[in-house]
Amino acid sequence: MDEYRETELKKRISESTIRRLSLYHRALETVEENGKETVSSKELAKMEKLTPAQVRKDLSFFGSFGTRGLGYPVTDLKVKIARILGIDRIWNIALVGVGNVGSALVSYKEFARQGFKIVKLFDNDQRKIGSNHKGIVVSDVKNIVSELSGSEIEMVVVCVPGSVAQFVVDDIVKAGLRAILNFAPINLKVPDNVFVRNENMAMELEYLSYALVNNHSKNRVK
Amino acid sequence: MDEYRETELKKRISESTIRRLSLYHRALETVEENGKETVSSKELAKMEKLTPAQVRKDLSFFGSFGTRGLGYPVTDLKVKIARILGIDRIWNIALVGVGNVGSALVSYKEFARQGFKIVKLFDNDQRKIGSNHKGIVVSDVKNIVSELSGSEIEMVVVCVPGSVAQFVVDDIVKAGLRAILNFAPINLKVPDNVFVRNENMAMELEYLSYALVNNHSKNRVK
DNA sequence: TCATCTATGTGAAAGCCTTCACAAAATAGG
DNA sequence: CCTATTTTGTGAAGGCTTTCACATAGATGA
Ligand SMILES: NC(=O)c1ccc[n+]([C@@H]2O[C@H](COP(=O)([O-])OP(=O)(O)OC[C@H]3O[C@@H](n4cnc5c(N)ncnc54)[C@H](O)[C@@H]3O)[C@@H](O)[C@H]2O)c1
Ligand SMILES: NC(=O)c1ccc[n+]([C@@H]2O[C@H](COP(=O)([O-])OP(=O)(O)OC[C@H]3O[C@@H](n4cnc5c(N)ncnc54)[C@H](O)[C@@H]3O)[C@@H](O)[C@H]2O)c1
Repeated sequence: MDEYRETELKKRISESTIRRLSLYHRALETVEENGKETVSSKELAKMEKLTPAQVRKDLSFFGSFGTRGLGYPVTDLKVKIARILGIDRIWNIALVGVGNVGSALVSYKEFARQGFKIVKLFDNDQRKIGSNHKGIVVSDVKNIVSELSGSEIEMVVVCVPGSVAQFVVDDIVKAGLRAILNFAPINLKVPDNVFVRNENMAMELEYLSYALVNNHSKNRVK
Repeated sequence: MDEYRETELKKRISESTIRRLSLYHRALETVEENGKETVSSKELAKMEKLTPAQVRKDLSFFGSFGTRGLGYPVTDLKVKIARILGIDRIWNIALVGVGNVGSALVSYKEFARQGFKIVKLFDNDQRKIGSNHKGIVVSDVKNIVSELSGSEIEMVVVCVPGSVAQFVVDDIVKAGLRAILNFAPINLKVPDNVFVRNENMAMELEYLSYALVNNHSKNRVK
């Protein structure tokens, strides 16, 4: 196998491997900025606090991208990982709940540079509906199903209070969307074919609390 | 073994188990609000999309908290998990970088309710230093080492740009602190006895991208 | 051209985590 | 008190992930 193709019969790739691909991609951007043309699994591993074997194994699921004795071609590998992750394109995103968190995300230019473009905002607060955030006019959430259905938008970021997040998500699912990034601290119920990722800061703080209290001595940044 | 004690000789508990304890704690708060006095592993599992066996196994690492034929006493179990996680107390927290993300976190009252109190803010922007955010005056980051050393603060949230995050973290480590929640998209280098947790929203969006492009059909909310 | 060196790609082993399956404990109802 | 029922707690099995270790391929330099 020389390169990864979606059409190939392939075994399921683990979540951890995919998450590490993101890390490799980020590391490769840094290496590229530094003007290096090749990079070894050892160097990549060091940058993201992993093992060289792990790097090689992860990449090997998708093809063989390196040259023995030399390493991996930086730009080439970056492009190939981008293709695997599906980030060699622009994703149009809607954001619901233009509050503290929502506003911070809308202002964040780096997402757009990475191909994640927030193109639509929704809220239910009359004072916010119609107002302009970074060039986007906030829409009324009551029209969310019709405005998302059949649109160019394929992902939604949910930044509403936990008490209403499930209702908002039900509408998103109704509109036929299948990818949700959720900031509300609840477990969303969605059909099996819909993907939800949760940002749960409280959980991370609680993990730190546990680590301090139990005086561990290895921190493994995932 | 009847109850978990820190002093006991115990085998290392996996990161996944600890993260799920946070989920159980959250679920128990909901169950408690609904006035139920006992809850089964089956019910807890359903609430957080896990299996009953997983719930029981996780809890069994710390003791036996349930009653056969009946389930777990809600309030009691909640309190015990809180003790295990070390969230049966107040943690004083400093936040560095009062920008978009930093401001959103400072305004978030829920953290304080959970015992995570942001009590100090740092920035390097002269226009922000001295200004007041939710009753906290922003300090100059150049004094961060002395202000954190020996203080009541034990955790730091880092919300500065990636280009300076490592410098800020070096100072935090110099001040003797050992727990960092990092929002900058870089891999922080810290000594082995310092705990870092990363919030990496780009990584979550990239995972959604991969999932959509590869048309998976199981989403497993961790 | 040849010898040496470096670093990949990958089966196999080891390690870790989850699920299974059931004995045991407790309830509930007569 | 006894039986049927429920649900825990947990060894063992199974499955998944990481690490090991080395044959292999290519680079490099003389
Ligand atoms: N702010 C933080 O630091 C933080 C941290 C962790 C988690 N969270 C979670 O993120 C979410 C947002 O937090 P926040 O601090 O930005 O809250 P916020 O109150 O500032 O913003 C919520 C926004 O959602 C809007 N909204 C409410 N109901 C809605 C509905 N039905 N449809 C559409 N919009 C609706 C509100 O008008 C508001 O603009 C919450 O679930 C919160 O628990 C926030
Ligand atoms: N805004 C988002 O939605 C978002 C999303 C993902 C990740 N992030 C990351 O979170 C971090 C903060 O993002 P943001 O959007 O809030 O940026 P921001 O520019 O709004 O805020 C950064 C703050 O840090 C301060 N700062 C800069 N250098 C400093 C230093 N040396 N010491 C102390 N303070 C310093 C700045 O004055 C500013 O107040 C960045 O690393 C960013 O990549 C942000």
